Amino acid sequence: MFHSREECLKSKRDMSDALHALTGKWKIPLILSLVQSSKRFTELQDDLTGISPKVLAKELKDLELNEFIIRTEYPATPPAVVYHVTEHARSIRPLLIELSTFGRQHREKIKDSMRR
Amino acid sequence: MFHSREECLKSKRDMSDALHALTGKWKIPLILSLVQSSKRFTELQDDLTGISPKVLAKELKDLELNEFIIRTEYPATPPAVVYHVTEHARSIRPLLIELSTFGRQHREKIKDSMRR
DNA sequence: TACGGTACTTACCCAAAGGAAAGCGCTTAC
DNA sequence: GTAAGCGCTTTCCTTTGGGTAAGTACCGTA
Repeated sequence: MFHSREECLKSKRDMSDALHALTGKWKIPLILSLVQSSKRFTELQDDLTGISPKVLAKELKDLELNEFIIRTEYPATPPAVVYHVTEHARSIRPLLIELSTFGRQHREKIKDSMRR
Repeated sequence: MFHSREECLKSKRDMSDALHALTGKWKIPLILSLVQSSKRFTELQDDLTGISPKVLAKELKDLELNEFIIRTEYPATPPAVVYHVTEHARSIRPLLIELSTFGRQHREKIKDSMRR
């Protein structure tokens, strides 16, 4: 991987697509929260401390478009809307593991060289 | 991983650190270009078509701070400055592979559901 | 003395991301 | 009939990322 010129170009596109779907302040926290348990709008607002309803609504729409989550409405009063993750979202696990492994290594590295 | 509450919180921090170091339009393309061969400022400008000198200078400083690259000045006329990647930058490879694997899968998934 | 190359910096601009605060349509509870 | 809960939307604002164009300091060459 990343050897031939065209292969590298394709990979760049793949990588930027992946990053595009995952970057932003709330995407990964949202996925992780919904992996642990499906939740309603207000439960997510409580779980992700600091998110505004506007941003939450936008992020949820975005994650739904990217098929990471599914929005289900239950006809009840007061209206009940539950969000839960898809299998596609669960398939992100190995990537998240690499991401956090590297992030940890990276922070250690930077902390180390700060000390000197 | 991602099971207990605190473990999940730590991982979130790790992941956001990793993303922070990698997001942006030019970071990964720059690293990939310098993995293939060390280059000078103008060579990078030519390789990454479309990048402006201002943004290139900023990204290079950023990558240097994050210890992904090293800037070496050779006393010559005209001045010669060469950038090359560190071992730390090379250690990012498994992450990039996961990133492009997921990106490819994701694009297929979305294309698929567009067709219907 | 003017010109060109290298490695940038400076000043200005634009668009997208995200935050704060308020409101809205619906319904049940008091 | 008024308040409160739910799932949002709307408006306004600031911050950040990135683009364009021009300029600068330092030489060496013609």
